[in-house]
Amino acid sequence: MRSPRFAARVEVALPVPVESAFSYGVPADLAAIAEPGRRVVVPFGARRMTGLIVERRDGDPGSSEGLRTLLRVIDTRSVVSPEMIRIVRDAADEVFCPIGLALACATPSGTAPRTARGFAATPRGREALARGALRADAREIVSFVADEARTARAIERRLPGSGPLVRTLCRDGILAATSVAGREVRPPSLRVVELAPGVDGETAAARLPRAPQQAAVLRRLASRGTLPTAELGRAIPGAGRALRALAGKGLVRVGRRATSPARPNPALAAGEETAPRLTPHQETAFGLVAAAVRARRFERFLLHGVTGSGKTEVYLRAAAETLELGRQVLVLVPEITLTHQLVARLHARFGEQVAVLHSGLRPGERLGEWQRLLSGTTPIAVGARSALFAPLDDLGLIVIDEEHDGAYKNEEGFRYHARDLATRRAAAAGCPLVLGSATPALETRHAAERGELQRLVLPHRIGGRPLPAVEIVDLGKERALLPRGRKLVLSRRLQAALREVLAEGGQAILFLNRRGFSTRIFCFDCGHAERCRHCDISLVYHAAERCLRCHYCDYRIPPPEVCSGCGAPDTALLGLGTERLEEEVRRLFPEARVARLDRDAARRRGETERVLAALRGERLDVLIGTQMVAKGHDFPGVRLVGVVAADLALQLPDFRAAERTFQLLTQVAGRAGRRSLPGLVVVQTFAPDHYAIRPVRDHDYEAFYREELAHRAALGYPPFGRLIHVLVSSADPEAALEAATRLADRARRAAGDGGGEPTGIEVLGPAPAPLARLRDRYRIQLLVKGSDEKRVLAIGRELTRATARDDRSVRVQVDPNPLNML
DNA sequence: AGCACGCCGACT
DNA sequence: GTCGGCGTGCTC
Repeated sequence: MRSPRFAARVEVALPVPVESAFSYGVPADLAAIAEPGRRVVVPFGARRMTGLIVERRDGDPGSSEGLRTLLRVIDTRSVVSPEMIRIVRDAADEVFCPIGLALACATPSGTAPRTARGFAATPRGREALARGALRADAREIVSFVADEARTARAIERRLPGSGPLVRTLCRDGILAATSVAGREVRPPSLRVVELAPGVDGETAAARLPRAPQQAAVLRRLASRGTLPTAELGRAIPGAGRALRALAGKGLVRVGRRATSPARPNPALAAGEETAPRLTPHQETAFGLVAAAVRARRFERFLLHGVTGSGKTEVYLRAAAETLELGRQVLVLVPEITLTHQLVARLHARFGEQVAVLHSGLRPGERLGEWQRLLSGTTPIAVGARSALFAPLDDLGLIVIDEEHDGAYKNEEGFRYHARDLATRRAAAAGCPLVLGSATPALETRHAAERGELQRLVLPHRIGGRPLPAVEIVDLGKERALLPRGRKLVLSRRLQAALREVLAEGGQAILFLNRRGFSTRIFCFDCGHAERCRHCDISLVYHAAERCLRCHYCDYRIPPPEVCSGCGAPDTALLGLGTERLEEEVRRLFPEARVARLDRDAARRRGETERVLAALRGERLDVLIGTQMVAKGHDFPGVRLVGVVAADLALQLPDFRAAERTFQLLTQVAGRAGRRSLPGLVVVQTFAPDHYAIRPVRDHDYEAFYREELAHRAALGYPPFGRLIHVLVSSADPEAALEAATRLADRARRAAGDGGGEPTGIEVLGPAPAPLARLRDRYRIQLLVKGSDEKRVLAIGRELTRATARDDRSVRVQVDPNPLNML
């Protein structure tokens, strides 16, 4: 056999859990296009895979022996820049993630080639072909699909009438049904809509009083002319349905045009929203950020502003400044559906210059947004953490809003933190990074103290509005006053406050971080609580569905008639969830318009938007909700916020529990009193003097920060050292324990434990994880902790390596930056 | 991760 | 006799 002569060789990162990239030979016909940053199809073992070229080497003779051949280059241009490849490679290395898996995150699935069903030659088929063991007609087919799978249609086109033979060859194991890497997906053309000729939008809208959405669409078209349907959809919920109706009536025309909005045009840069005046504090903050923008200087800022202090306006001004330089802006938000207010303001200010990237997009839509950015026509990208990989080649500003939010950490596969990756991108691009929050992550605040980033403070709400008054109610005392057996849901203080606000026509939010009706089905006879069959957790009773549910694996059973432990009929529903809270509020305030927003309610399409719009439009008196209501929405009519059980998050076995509690309470309290009327927050808690709860009363972030910092220092937790979390899981409890014990021994040996001088590195565990069984897998955890960051990380790396070739039934996750240890 | 190879039990 | 279970080893 002749060894093939290759024009070059390329290193290809493939989405497999193998540390390195793989080398392939580039045949002459692909030599001109096989460039780094493009996706390629390569043979990999018995299959074909799509990967990304990360490196190319020309003129490397001799070593091409044994290389396999690059089959196809998908992209006609680089979709991941060399700079991004470098950043991802460095970041992946630091979190012990194989490069291919990490880069797979950087190329969103929407850009993956479309796959179709087709046929390829099996190894046996290729061998038969080489031996010449096939009939002429079979030979033609097999050689056609020998090194690239083809769709049935493609085979039929090339060799008419071959269908039956293809099926026979499949049965004989010569061919196999497989997926075919498709052509590059083209960006969808933009659907645009305009008023039909001769239609006057205003007049037509006035004739449709019963169809407010249709009327809204008509008015918008009347004022703005031709619009992309996507933009209409963002501005008017339910625009799609309205459009179809209007098209049916012949009032509007829907057409297509290619996606190529013009280069950023300064005249267009001002959208329909005009910029408000800045407060002096905003002015100072903006001035410092703008100076860094103009100087094209990498610098990190912590924009530390209380709720309602106008952080967004600072972002928008800085973004406008960046566009003026001709550079691009990246804005990250924790979760697009919950923070769509910031997105809406970006749209209002910058119009079509904004691309939105998030996981809710369909592949075609996502690709469309991606291509708009790649082509350089759209200078602003906004999205959730994966938007970090947005293809912007001349980044002039990065903003991370609500930077303390846990959603910025990817918790599987490539376990990156958006803050870290954003820092790398900003450093590489030479641009400022602005981290905004009312409750900065402890690490961020501490980094500011050390001078690693500049802290810009917005201490007051805009418009001279006061922060809400916060009252803390001690539930222990309150319960003592209650007759025995009576359930305590709303304290007298919270009830009175609710009554008063409702009487005055104000709105209230009740926050409870736990969905369902009741969280434990408890037997008074034997003390047994109904538990999940697959997880080590109590089942939650959901009244709406009349079933018990596991919140981790979604196991469901009907409510038992009698205790499943002892058969006694006397079971009680303990623990309060949002469903029961809703019931209680409706009972106490029968005239109030009440709605509930949690993950269960939000399952209904559009429900979240509907409820939030109702609250904003003051068509709702009381909103009951979980985390979902805590995030940065503005509800001008909300005067009262009630926190029903403030210490729920405090009880979690996690060193960040206090931090998360303080952040959550401060954020939710910030929903109160956005208008000129003062707001009130009532916090119900069994731990009124806890340092995560007490300072909420005085909006005293610094007091919380100092105390928490002291705790962290005393215990050697971040930011005073590095912590590595190792989670070992297996369906077999003994296998999990055994593997964890082996890893712990290894870690201890590496830490130099048990003899010699103390190293300051602690290995804790193996111990059952806080959730000791999840989806039928037993979980054992290990913590490595120490102030010598390098040495701790070296141990983490060693454990990752030791893990790679372990027992298959055992899964090991090593996280060198654990945020959430449940 | 996926896929082949390989070595042991219940069926045409 | 083979179909198929999943243990383990490798993929440029």
